[in-house]
Amino acid sequence: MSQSLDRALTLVGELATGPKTLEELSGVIDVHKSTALRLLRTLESHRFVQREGVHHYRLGTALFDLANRALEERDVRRSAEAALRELNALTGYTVHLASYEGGEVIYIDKYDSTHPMRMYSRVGRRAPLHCTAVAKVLLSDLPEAKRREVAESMEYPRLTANTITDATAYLAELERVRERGYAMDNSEHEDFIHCIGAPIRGSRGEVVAAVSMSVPKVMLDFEGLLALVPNLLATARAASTECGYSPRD
Amino acid sequence: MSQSLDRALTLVGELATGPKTLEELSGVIDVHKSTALRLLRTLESHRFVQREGVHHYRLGTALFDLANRALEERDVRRSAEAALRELNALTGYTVHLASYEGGEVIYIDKYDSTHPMRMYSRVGRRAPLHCTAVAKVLLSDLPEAKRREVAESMEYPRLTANTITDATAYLAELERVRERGYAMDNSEHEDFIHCIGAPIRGSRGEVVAAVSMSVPKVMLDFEGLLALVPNLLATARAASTECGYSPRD
DNA sequence: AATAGCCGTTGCAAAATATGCAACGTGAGG
DNA sequence: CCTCACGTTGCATATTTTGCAACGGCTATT
Repeated sequence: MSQSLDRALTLVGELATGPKTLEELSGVIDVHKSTALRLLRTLESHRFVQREGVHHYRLGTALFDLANRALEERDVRRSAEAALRELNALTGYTVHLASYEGGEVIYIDKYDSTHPMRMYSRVGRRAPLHCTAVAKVLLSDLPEAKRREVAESMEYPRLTANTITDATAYLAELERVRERGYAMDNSEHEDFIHCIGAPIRGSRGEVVAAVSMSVPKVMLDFEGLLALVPNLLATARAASTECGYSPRD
Repeated sequence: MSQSLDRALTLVGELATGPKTLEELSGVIDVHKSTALRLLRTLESHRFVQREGVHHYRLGTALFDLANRALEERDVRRSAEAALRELNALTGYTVHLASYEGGEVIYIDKYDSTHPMRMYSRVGRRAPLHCTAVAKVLLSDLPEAKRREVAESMEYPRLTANTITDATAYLAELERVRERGYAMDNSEHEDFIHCIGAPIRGSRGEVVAAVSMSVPKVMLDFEGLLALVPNLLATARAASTECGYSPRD
């Protein structure tokens, strides 16, 4: 491990909580302010941070470039785009693409609904593990021991009356996802929205991403949503094919 | 300047061009692979990079978090949101918010058109300086010496038949922007789209951001677009007020 | 199935950088 | 105009970073 680098990246993380002065930042990593200044100067030269006025530092514009590049490098985005765009055009509902990376589920693409509606999700953001359809799809494909380990280390904050709130119930739900081949978010994440999700597989059959479709309950009841499962599965199959998956049966 | 940190950030920048092996990365910064490995291990622990299989590194998910936080820290986004959303709802056209940071113009917010249309712009991306309405608004407010310096150091790639392609013409255009109080992109950036932009001012009258509205030529001709200037200026005024600007007259 | 090659990984002595310090400069507020 | 707070600088010292040689693992070829 590199101590200087560790300190500098800690500074960047600290600036994620808002602009800070040199003094504050040197306190965070417990070094002399002249040391902190040198680190900030180097971060600034790479545009990871920038000066805001005379006294404050804040996050810099390189982060936008890098985040965009990080998204574009997720090949499954490109492979899945046509299929997801078509599902969005066909149904008019919000379609998400998410992947499981470093123990988190990240939205890596999103096609907005043509109906006016506000949703929490945003590309680059994490999806809660315990209550979203994409997370259930992704976690259900983990090897059983790993799945159990992850389920037991997760937190289960109740977000709606339907939220799953313990590991045992969650693991049972993941088992149902495995059996059915798709997942449901029965207003577990947001009260007024329900959602279905399905796996996108790679060349060796492994789940490389999840696609989901989210619908406001006022626009479609649960039965109506389930009627769209075949469309979702067809989309997931099409995207899987683009990712090199060929099913054996 | 911190050499280790500089090397590590160079690695991150290199990974913006695609996944790389340890060997490739150590070559980029001209150090022994054990040194590169140590830097990558530290970057990985902060989730700036992640391992992809056994042999490749790629950009990590911390970049999504940081980019999102970097956006949220731009206060003008929040201050301007209501006004920009209203303009978008009223007209149905794409509305952008951009700021001038570190010598670049960055889109920091965007409200998509309700009509189906594809645009280059994306939040977090840079806007070309020579041919977009937001860039003209932002650069026109620079002190004259600085404006001239920037105009003379810029490049002017021709993107359409209408693109401005030299500094002299560009400075004249910025002068017109200053006089009129708003900017126009007369299909200089994209052939089928034209665009108007206006300044959002801060408490001391300085331009802190630019708002723009982009319209396909097939939907509205140039005269029709100019007829929307009063709406745009009203939006810019409302947003400026939220940013602490009070005009003296 | 075994071997070779390639690439990632490790521990440690030597090389090199990072660090803290004291003093200075600047800007803002009283 | 003075004082205080915070950013900035140059340099000797302290500490980390570095490269090296050897090892381990994985994949491909024989």
